[in-house]
Amino acid sequence: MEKQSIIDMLEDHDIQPTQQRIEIAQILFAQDQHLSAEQVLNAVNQLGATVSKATVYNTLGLFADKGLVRQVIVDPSRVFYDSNTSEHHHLYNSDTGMLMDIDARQISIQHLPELPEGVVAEGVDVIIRVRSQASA
Amino acid sequence: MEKQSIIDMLEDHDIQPTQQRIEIAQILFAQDQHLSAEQVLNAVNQLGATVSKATVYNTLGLFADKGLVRQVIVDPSRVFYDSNTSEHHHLYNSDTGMLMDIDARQISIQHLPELPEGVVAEGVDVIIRVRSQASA
DNA sequence: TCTGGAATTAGACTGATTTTAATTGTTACA
DNA sequence: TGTAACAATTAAAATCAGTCTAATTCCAGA
Repeated sequence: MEKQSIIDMLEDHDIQPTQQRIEIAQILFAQDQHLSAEQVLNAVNQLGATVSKATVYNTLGLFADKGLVRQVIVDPSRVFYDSNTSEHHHLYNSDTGMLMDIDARQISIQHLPELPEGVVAEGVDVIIRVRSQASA
Repeated sequence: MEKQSIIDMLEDHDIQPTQQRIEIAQILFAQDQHLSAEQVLNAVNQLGATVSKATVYNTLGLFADKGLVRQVIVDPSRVFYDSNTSEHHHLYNSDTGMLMDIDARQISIQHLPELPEGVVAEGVDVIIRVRSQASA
């Protein structure tokens, strides 16, 4: 992805395009993928660049707040950040850790219940949990 | 719940009914609820009983493996154990931490996609994420 | 050029969960 | 019934993702 379009994307989302944020965005948006904070940290620092752990966490949190990425909570041990923000759901293999997108059109949810008072919907996550055949 | 029926329930699920497991089960199955490991630890030790932290974690893991409780992964910071094993989904308020059951009949999922090769379905989780109105 | 706020940083810290290594129960069979 | 073998429990240490702190660096705008 072009550096300039990354900068535009950040600005469009009210995010100051700093050096570190640009580098992190370049990793994330190279393709649709699911990365943990640690994976982003490693990937960023692979290229000689140096971005601190704190900044990676801050940035991923900021990107999530601003709607650039989506947190995926499927594994108790770490959060994934999903650079595909189109509507979709997930399939998660807890044996291998493999996380796959499922197009939203493949699953239709018929009727959602009424929400409790004083509460606003944020979104609906659907997670199909699978295991590798061999395992218990 | 009767102590004897707890023991029966454990044995039905191939779990040796030890003193500690019985106490933990009595807490969990007093009602349909969502408890974190720490909440179980506190509740168990409230009654003068003493069950170690390691045993609480071991036991909750074992109960989950054997299908007595269900892990609910909605919050990156801790796992909840759900003593309601009937088919249902969840509504989670990330501001308050409140977790509510939603009867499975209230949500209908039309067609699930085909699974990848060599993989077995474990279940489908639907999580409706909400926030308290005031908050961002 | 100067200044205040925003961003970044290293490193300490937290808190949930896991591991370790030792002890205590339990079971089954001689 | 005694006891060997194994399962369960334990306290304490270790781990590890994520957060916080306090200091430094970076800018944007005047």
